[in-house]
Amino acid sequence: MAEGSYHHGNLRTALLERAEAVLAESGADGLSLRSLARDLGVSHAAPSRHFRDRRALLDALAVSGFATLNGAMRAAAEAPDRPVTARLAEVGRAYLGFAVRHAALLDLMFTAKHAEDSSNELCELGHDCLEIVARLIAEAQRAGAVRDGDPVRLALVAFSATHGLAMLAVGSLLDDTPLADATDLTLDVLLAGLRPDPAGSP
Amino acid sequence: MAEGSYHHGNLRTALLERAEAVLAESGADGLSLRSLARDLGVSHAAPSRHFRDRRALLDALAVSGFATLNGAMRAAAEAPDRPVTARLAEVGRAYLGFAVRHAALLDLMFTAKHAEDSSNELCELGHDCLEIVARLIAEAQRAGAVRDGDPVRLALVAFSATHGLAMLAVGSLLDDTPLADATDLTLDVLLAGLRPDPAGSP
DNA sequence: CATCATTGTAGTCAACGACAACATTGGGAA
DNA sequence: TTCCCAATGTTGTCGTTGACTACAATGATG
Repeated sequence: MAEGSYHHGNLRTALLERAEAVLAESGADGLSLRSLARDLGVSHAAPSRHFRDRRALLDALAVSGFATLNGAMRAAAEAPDRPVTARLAEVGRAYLGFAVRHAALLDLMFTAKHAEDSSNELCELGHDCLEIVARLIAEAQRAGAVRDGDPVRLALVAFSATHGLAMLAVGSLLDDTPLADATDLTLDVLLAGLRPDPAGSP
Repeated sequence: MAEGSYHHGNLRTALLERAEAVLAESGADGLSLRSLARDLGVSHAAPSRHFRDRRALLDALAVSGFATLNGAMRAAAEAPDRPVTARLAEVGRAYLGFAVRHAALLDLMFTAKHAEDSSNELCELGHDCLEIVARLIAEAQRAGAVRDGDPVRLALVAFSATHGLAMLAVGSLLDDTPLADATDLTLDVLLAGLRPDPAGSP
């Protein structure tokens, strides 16, 4: 692939990489296909060969974001030699770590305004994300660390708490409370709330 | 104000009303100043007399959204003749009710991409929102229904859980779980997690 | 009645997304 | 090998938008 070659050679990947950088520093609204093309030294219509429209590019970014996020969460969930509640907390920390590092991307991933095409794929990835938590909850139930109930719904609760905190942190609604403190407290309240009722449950 | 009068008479209000409707049915991205002007039968530059730019209009919408939301939450928080934990739950339900009825608006309110001008006002309104919860938490602490700790930080936790659930609901990540069920479970876990440790706390 | 700030209008510009027609390239079929 | 064609990139264009400027109508205030 010579210097001034007609074909870029790897435009799709290059677009995604550059797009992620722009997304991080200018948000989704500031991301234009034309400026992306300029940045990469290709013509303004070149991106359309790889992404049908703007949404398709954004959706592709979201998909790759889920790959990263789910990977990080899985790693935290499967950490060896740690009690299940500790791993549950670690998954939450992994989520929050991703959220603060990729704020705009997270927004893209969970704020549903996707094209119908990749909507299915994104939905599925979102469910994978939830399922990681659900599996861990189920394991914690077997270990007696979490109350009875549908693990999927309990995972939804755990996910909500974490996701909500992430959104607040990203939206700078925490001001004087350090994120680390808010994280600790949230996870503590959450795990306490999930614990089986010590009085027994007839 | 005659029919074909030069001055609209109430353009600012009309813009906000129409904008809220468009926002609800097309989202923030589908809201254009020019189409708004067309809808109201004024020239394309008329809106600029009332909103410096697009962001300013969106911010104004967010401000009015906070007025509604905070009002609903305050009403729930001050319901007479109800125990404090029940009112805490009602505030959560009020929040979720607002969220599902005004999904796009909530997004606008909490996803921080505001103009520097109204940023302060919006921040303050967000804090008011949190403070409603914090006050209630403090009251619940006095009643022995919530563990010790900074009420503001505990409110942050409660807010996170509710906000997160709202975001998931709006993003249709709940699929088969009815929102009402998810709400009940979330509030139950949350209130359980906030309860003082029954084993005593030396 | 004159003045003038407020509010709306008309015109313009650059940027963008989308689309269509055309050019270049390289790999596989004949 | 040669030819063809699908993939990929380019140029040109259209309609829409946000933002800006200069100008016009209005009505309240003095």
